[in-house]
Amino acid sequence: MKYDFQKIERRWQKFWREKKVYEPLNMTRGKPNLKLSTSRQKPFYNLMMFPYPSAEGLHVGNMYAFTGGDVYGRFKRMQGFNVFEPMGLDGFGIHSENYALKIGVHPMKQAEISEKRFYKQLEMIGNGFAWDERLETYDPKYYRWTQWIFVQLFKHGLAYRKKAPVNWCPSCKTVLADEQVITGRCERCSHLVIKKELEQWFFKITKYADKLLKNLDKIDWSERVKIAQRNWIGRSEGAEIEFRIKNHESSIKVFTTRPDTLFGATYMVLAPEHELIENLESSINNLEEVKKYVKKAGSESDEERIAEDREKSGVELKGVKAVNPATKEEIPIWVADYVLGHVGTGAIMAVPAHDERDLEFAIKYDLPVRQVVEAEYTQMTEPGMVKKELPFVERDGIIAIIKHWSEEKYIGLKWKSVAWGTWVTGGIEKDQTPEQAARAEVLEEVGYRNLRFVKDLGIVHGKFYHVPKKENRWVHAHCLYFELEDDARDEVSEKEKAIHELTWLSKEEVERFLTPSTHLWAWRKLCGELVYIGNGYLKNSGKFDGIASEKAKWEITKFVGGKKEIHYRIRDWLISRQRYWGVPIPMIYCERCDWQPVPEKDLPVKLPFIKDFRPKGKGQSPLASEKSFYETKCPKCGGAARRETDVSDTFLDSAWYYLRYPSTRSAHSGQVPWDPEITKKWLPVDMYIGGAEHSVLHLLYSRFLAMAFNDWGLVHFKDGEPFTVFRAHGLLISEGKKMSKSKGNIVNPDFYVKKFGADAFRMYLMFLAPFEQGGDFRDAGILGITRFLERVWKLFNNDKKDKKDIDKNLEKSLHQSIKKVTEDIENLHYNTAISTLMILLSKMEEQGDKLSTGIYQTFLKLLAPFAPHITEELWSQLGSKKSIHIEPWPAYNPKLIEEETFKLIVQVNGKMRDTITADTGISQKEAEAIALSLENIKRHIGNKKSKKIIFVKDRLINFVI
RNA sequence: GCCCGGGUGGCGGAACUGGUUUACGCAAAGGACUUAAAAUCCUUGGCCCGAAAGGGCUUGUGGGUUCGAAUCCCACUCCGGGCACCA
Repeated sequence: MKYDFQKIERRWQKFWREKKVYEPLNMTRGKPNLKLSTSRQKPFYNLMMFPYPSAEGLHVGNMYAFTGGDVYGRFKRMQGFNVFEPMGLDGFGIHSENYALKIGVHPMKQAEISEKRFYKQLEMIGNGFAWDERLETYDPKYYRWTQWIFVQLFKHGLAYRKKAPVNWCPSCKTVLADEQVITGRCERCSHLVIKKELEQWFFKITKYADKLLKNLDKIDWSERVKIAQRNWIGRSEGAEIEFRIKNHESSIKVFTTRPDTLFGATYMVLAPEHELIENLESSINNLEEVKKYVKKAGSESDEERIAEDREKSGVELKGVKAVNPATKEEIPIWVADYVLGHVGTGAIMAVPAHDERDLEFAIKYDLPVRQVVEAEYTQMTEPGMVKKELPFVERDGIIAIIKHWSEEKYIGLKWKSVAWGTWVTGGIEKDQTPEQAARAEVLEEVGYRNLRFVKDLGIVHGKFYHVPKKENRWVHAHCLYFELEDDARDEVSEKEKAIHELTWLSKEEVERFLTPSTHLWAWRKLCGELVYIGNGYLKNSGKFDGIASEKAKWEITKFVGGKKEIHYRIRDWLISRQRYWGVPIPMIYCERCDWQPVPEKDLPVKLPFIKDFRPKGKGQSPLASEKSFYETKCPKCGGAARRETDVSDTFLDSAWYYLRYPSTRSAHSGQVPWDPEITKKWLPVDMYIGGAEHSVLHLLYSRFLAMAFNDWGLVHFKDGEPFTVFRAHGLLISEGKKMSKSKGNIVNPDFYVKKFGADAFRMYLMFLAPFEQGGDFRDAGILGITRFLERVWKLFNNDKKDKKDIDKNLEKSLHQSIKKVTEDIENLHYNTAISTLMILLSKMEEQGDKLSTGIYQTFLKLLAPFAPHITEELWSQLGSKKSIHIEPWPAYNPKLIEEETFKLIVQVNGKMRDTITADTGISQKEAEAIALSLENIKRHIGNKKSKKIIFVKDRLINFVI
């Protein structure tokens, strides 16, 4: 009989659906309620991130993720857990809307089409989903509760409106949360994001910043995701210090992580949006200039602000001075856009000697630089300790140098990728010209560091500038630009050779190469080298001189009356979107009563069908043009009022879906968002599998909401955490590259499923590489799996099954395989589990005609999570009426795994010289005797005596001579 | 720049707690079956020297610790990902 996977797969998918094999409820009495199903079985909530229905249908990446999750779910089910593995669609949002826009279909229509297609595809891959509990976020029955959650957040003071500069995507025509801005670009469309001043709804995620951070230590999550969250939350410890303004009642508050450098604060900077600028207006002499700068900074797009080759700029507030609370010096106040309004207090104390950015600014505007942290002492604090020299000591000299340098006097070298080097110290020998000295030095440096890459080394035309440092010594700073020829990879062994090959480039060539951005970039490098940001010991700091900087931090804070503060990088979650395809924000604005939530009984606020759903781009949702939608009455006073027309971020939909799944069919699903009784049994989620790309989006938002729900008594999770275990799967790439349409390497899953079958496709995906690492999809590889499945089919159809219970010859391999496969699946090492099964199959084939039913059964069970259809088919052929997927997982007998013999490695001086088969548990004496009788060993040892013999039990013996 | 991963045959990847590097699979070569091809089955294989026995080298590079290092430590380098004027 031929292995007809199409027929088999279709048949069993139908069977599973009809018999509701994967509905946890059916494992008891078939009652349509998850409440009743858990009395005798252990519930196991196996969750995977639901997909956004997108343009091309289900992506292989989705399939990869779901299959990985499903293998685990099936494994747990067979281990006797009552597994709940739901699936749904995250259908709202810009992603789906943009697709609808692109093809010119209304998103409501498109949702219906996508839904069908997605569910069909999802069934086709044969995952054990609990179909009865599926949900779609655009279903009013679902989003009613999304709105309800919004209202609760508002009532608890966690949802608020505020006017703030927000991220605006000009292409998607909506605002975005910080988390959705990826390196200055929109997460969805990659368009550059600009800043816009708008009044928007926010969720106070910052209230939970500390808990979100601390709980990370308590949960079993992929470490890389935890790290990403830690970085995103960005806790920093520092001090808040107030700087008085001379002859003025207001003061400037700054947050700094380095209060120990306070004595080095030589000026202050306010962000252009800082409110103090307005307050100080009357005292500012150059108000015009300042206003102009502020206006310019405000109007500038982020594109300009982010630009890499942007030089720092600013304007001094002339006529006002701040007082450094430590030194009592009067220091200038500047306004500059390198200080961001939303970070810290929007103002900084600038310490140019110990902050790269401040130094860059100070050099440009000729502001004083004072070094206050001197050096690092070597570990010991005992007397006689050694002091390390700081690379930059002669500040005045350096400024002078940089000034020269910034007048574009430099030397350069011809290299490939632009590299750089700076030399601040050095000297000129008596009879050397400065050029010769510099050239020698360059060669020394270049030769020393990079000589092996230099073939065609040429010194660019240039001049060297020197600043007298000491008598007959010179300091010269050069910024060097290298360019290495493409083919110049050959190593040059001798420095002399390099010297010999020196050639001068023409001035034109140099100038073409030295663009302003190269220039600035090198300047920053130089600043970076000059600044000392490490810890050390204080100097120029009055009575704090000599104190370790770590210690000085809090002493100085205390001294100036500042206070210790914890600062988080994370900002509140911007929730409103000026788009159509989302959950309408359930709020009403009344001129008399201010913002009022829609009464809970009136929920949901249904998203109306409107013809023109295109984003308008004026900071308003298309709903704002629908009178019938926004005209309403104030729930408080009954007067005329206006609905909020923005919709909420899609990430709100997905931040709580896991709570809804088990309750979708509860008798109370219409009265409560989640049934408390069911929730108590099934949650938190036992295993959550998804992509690491959601590290700081979905996963952080979900945790935040769960914590709030916990505080309100709506859920009772341990530590308020919704996902006990989370594992991030790796990225599936194709032909060594990230999949993308432009590269033309998109893998179409439907094609493979059709051609090779779902089982083969699933198994191949799992076999590629470790699941958590991600893998490289190569067409040809799937043939190996197809062959494997064909062989399985053939073996099971050879009709030579024996009734006897065990095959003695295979018993050991079988039990070893059970152990290995069990452990591998538990650790998501699916690739090695599959290879174990391949080895086992080969051994079974070798046995040929005398296999027992027992071994067939066990093999099928081990294979079942990976290839659910073929195993189900063969299982039924073995005479069972019950699904294999609810059969108990095989156990192994530890006694049967032990080997009687092993290969003893015989080494001489740590090199393997021979191996012998020895009985397990052999003693050192016996091993020595056997080993020494080996010809090859005798030869290597000769007549020398072993100094030492290393014996590792059941592993090796090593003679050291 | 900072923070994470990672570097092992022609390729995807194995390797327990430091103990035979290259399991399993792909691709390749040779053979069997076939008129032929496909499919299937069998055999081979890190690199270098050697007829073989055997020896030398080999897990990005250079050092170190160790009887012994892919694995631990230090420095460097390359690739992938994330964050980025966060005070």
